Amino acid sequence: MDRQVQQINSYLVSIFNDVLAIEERTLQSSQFKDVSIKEMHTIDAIGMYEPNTTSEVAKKLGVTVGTLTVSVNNLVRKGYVIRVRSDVDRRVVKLSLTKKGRLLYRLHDKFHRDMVKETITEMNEEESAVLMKGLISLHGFLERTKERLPD
Amino acid sequence: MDRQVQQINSYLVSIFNDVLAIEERTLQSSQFKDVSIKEMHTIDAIGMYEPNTTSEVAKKLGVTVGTLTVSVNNLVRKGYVIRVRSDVDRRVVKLSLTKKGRLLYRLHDKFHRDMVKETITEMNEEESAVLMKGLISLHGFLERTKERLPD
DNA sequence: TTAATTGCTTTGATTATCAAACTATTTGAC
DNA sequence: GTCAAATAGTTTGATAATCAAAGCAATTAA
Repeated sequence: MDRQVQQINSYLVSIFNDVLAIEERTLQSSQFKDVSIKEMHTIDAIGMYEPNTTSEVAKKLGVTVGTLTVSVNNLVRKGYVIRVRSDVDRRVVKLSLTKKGRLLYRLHDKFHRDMVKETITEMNEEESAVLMKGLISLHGFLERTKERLPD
Repeated sequence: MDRQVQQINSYLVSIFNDVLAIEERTLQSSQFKDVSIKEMHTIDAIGMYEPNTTSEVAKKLGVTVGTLTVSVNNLVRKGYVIRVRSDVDRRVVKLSLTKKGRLLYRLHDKFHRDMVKETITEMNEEESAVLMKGLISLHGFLERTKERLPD
């Protein structure tokens, strides 16, 4: 079992690193060279659909609102994001994507979908269900672990 | 299928974020508060066993040698890493861990092993084999994708 | 023996990050 | 209704992470 644990672990680490490296290089060789991988994830967290507030996006990304404000300043300057003050509560800022931002969002989303698709097309129904089960189990463990930790 | 792709994808993203967040918080509430998560991964890449050169570790981490030099400067100052010039080729620097560095390495390694162990103990032999197969497949796709990309 | 190459370090610039101080707005207590 | 407290976001100052490019020292090749 220890051998298997070791092996699963190193696959996970390697997958993790590969995904980041590929995302980074894909961006750098696209028309969106001015976007870093962190900025890409910020764009992803802002999302295409209902506008999110600064606080909501910061929480989703696990950074402080100050950090997000700085990052959004850059993304606004580069033309990917727009800020709109809420009319209901003038303290609140709603973030959403520009046309260019939405284009990049879809590009990134497609990479993720292709990645998973290519993986599960090599599997039958039953196997992909087991993969899902494994991921759910891993996810459950991590959520429980997070609970137990101090903030 | 698209529903499933979406779901697997969001589990993967969530797992990645959780692992990072947990590693970060575990470090901050341990005796190793002066080590960031990036530094932790550098320590992990240097490893416990044969000493690695600066170039080798930089490649493993996917950063430039310049970046690694800076990071190693800090880790040496904090007492986790030692630099030894090779006697065979005086240009080469071998990196290895101090006693404190090895202690931290083992702590981090244990977190990773526990994470995987807890996941696969909920599965039978066959299921964990399928999980492994899924990971191998995903890994294969990523390696092929990396090949196709420009550097 | 010099020129080119290699391995690493340093430097300057940019981004990412946090905590803390700050501003503007809303809510709550009276 | 007014003022204090709370809330949402921004700014600032400090530090880490990162790269590309320039620089240095050692090795290899011509």
